[in-house]
Amino acid sequence: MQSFTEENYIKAIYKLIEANGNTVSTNSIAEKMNTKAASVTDMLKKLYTKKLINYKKYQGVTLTTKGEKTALNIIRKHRLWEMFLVEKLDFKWDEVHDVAEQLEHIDSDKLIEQIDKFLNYPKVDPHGDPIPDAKGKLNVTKSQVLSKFNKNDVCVMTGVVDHSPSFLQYLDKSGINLGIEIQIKDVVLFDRSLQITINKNTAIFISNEVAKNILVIKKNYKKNSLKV
Amino acid sequence: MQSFTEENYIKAIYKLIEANGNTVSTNSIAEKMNTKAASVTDMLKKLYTKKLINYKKYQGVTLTTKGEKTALNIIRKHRLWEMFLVEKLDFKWDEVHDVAEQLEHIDSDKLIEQIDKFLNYPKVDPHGDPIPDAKGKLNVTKSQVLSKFNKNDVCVMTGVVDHSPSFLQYLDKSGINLGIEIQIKDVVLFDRSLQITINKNTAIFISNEVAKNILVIKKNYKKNSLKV
DNA sequence: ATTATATTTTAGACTAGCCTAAATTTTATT
DNA sequence: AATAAAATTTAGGCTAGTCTAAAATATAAT
Repeated sequence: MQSFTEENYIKAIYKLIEANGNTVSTNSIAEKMNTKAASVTDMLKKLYTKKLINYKKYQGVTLTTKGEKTALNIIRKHRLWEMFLVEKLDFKWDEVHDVAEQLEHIDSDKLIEQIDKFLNYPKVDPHGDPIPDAKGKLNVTKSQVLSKFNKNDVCVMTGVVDHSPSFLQYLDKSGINLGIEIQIKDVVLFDRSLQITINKNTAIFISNEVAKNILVIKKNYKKNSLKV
Repeated sequence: MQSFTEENYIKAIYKLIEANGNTVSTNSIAEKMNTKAASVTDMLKKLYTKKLINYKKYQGVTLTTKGEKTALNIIRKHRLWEMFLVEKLDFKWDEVHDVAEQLEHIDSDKLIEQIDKFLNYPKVDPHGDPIPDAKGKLNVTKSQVLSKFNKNDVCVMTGVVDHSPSFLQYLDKSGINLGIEIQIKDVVLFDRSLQITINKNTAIFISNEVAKNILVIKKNYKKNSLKV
């Protein structure tokens, strides 16, 4: 088994690759881990000897298959715990992250299987992020950011990009939750802010910055639509 | 906050004091922690500077009020997690210890309050051990070991002394669980083994060694009893 | 193509927690 | 009370993970 620290490095590398392409730099890991580049180099050597990463001096890092499996297992645990906290213990979606950061390192296969079962095998966590299965298979989401859509488009909210408590609290206050139907009533050309309705209710305004952090899937076209 | 290691030392010291009187030796801590006396001395110095223990060189150790509060908080978390595992995730009472050893170090007041609520504020854990309240108050148990009782005494099982999986599994196999009524049908003078009935069923034999590890409370005398 | 800048690695040092071996103190025994 | 035995502490060293400062390499700019 890995130490908590090793697990956190692996997870950070996974998330950086997911977000910014295929190889990842020492500095970016240092930033994400709130540590210094020299410390990262030390850890990279260690993770390399454990065959968790591909690493050549000065050349950046990728995860090996083993490393990716490790990362996905940690993410699985993190997201299942978040779901547990929200579904069973009345946590809000902006309160779960720090606790799940701790719980994700608990080492017990039976525990995580039983949590999964207890939650009735959820597919996504409280933020709409997909939960990898026990084998590390992850359902790639087809969601896109709301800011990409146009006037009159109708979407369903499926997730968020920014996971910060302040953003999530803002969404709560605005009635923007997973599963709502969002229709774009107007796009302000000047700043690309949006006027939207939530579940066909009265319209609200959101900034482009907010729209860039809301993930949606465009609703299926109705029978009388022009397109297939 | 304390490190996991510090918390484990504090817990070990608490348990040693609980079991063997008021001050506790370096060697006994080393044994309980599976470590060496020299390592214990290092840690004792550290815990002393943190005002968690009373410590004078060569004179043994006691917990300060702060240290005892710390210990009881860890024990509270451990026992609540054990209860959660058994009640909600279908763990057996012999499977919970190792996982609870990990979970007890999770640092979140809200989490443990919600677990407590979710379990409907249990008073004891799956082994019958009392759960300290949020303020660190512990209900002292009035239980005694079954081996102290005599022929014809009727008791209710309330706990165990030995918590090892093998002992707990033996009890399961024998139908000996918390809450059962045990009547002592006979005491074999030679080895103080017992013939008992469980919930007035057919009698079984248990050794003195087993009886010394079963905690019970003698049943209230009936109206037609001789004593008050 | 050379130089300047940015990135990354190495060197050496620090803390937490652990170890062994040696020294010290306490306790038990005569 | 003196000595033997046991318990405890100190001294010094190890690993994991961190740091700063300096050296090495890669990238960008002329």
